Amino acid sequence: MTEYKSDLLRLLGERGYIHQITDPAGLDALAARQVVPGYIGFDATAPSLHIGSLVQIMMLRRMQQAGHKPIVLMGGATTRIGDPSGRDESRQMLSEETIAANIASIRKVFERVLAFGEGPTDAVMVDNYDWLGGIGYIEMLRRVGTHFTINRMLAFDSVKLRLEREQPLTFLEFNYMILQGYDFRHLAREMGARLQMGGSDQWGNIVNGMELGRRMDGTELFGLTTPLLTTADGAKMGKTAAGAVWLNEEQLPSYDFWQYWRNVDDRDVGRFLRLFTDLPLAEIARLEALEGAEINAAKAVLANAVTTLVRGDAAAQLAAQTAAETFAGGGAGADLPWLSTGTEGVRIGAALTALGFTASNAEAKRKLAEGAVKLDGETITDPGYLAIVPAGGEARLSLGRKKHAILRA
RNA sequence: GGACAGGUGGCCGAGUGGUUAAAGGCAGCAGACUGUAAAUCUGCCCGUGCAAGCGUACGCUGGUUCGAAUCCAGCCCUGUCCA
Repeated sequence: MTEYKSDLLRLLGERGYIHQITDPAGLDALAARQVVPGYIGFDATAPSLHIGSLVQIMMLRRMQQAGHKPIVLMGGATTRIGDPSGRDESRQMLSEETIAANIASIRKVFERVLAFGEGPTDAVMVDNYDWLGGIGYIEMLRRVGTHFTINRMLAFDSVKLRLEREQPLTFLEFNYMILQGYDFRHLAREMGARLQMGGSDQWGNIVNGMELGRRMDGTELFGLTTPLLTTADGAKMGKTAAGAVWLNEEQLPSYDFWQYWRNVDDRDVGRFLRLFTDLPLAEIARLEALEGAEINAAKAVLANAVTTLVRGDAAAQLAAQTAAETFAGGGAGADLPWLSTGTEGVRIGAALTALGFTASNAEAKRKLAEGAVKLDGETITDPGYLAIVPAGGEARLSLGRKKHAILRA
């Protein structure tokens, strides 16, 4: 690979963030010369981003670490449309209030990862509804319509794939790339943004914005994409069967968040440490060289570091301590989910379902029959079993080896 | 507006009147083995109920039939071609 002169590209390169750059030499030179404001756009479809977006978030952090200015673009306007990239189906439309609430909630995580403020390298958050919301249709057409040809838009992967898969692509979604392109141009003009980053599926959208900026204002803009992050077994990051791994605590308890990282595939440890923690590369090299059961130590380091960054120190420590007590000690850590049994006790299957360990009572019953359920270490197979916890006491309810909870009276 | 094709469980995909709660695959969960990993093998995988049982289910609504995901009618949706 190329030797970069700028701290920014060197940092991004050695930690594995770079998939494609539109003009590596040009961007390298620019970043070596001046503070580069760069941005990444995020959708506001949910009250939280999930770890699929964490690479992008971390990339903004790296920018700041390298002395540049990260801009978080919230897609208040574009969320109303839905990006067709990488999607087979159209997205549901959300109300204005929902989107506003989502943005406020998402911001909380950014505030942990980035330093916001007024200074030259302080992070800022902007919402494209502020400049897209008020533009009239005719006005928009006049302004940017002449700079896009349908011929070219049809050639973009986001559009092409949808058409090839014979999936519908609405006119609404078709316009997404125009709006996203306009964002880049707007941020370039108003805030001096020179760089847009994003996942590899954003390449087309990014290039569009660059061209728009060049044609309308003659500004030279850059694009950088990250590799599509998959886990070692090929799954897209961020989604597990149980649901997305949300960054916000309201969406996913910190203990579960910590567990996600503790349970990553051996092969992912080094890569994730580089991407998602600030640990020095030498230390990471040492950790990822661990073999056999020893690599579990590296996973714990990963879990601690990421949880500390996203959820805070206290949450990470509590999660780590709980894990240690629960798994190594065979006890029940304080941060485990818990359920009140009341004085009457609860039927054990209902307890599993109430805790979210099983999706239905029927499933809980099956797990009982399979011998997967333990109460204080004793295997329970009777679906009618009534778990009664003495007042003030506790019992540890487990499904399999990994799902543990505390029952309290 | 017309012609043709199609809409099956989280996804893919068989099934064209009767042991069909619906083959098979993927994903998932659990058991064994392990290191809270991977791989492998095994079991499970609509809901409700302690249970016998019951209730739902193959785009929607009706109909034919002892019996329908399968046949008929209308409607909705998607794709391709035509206007």
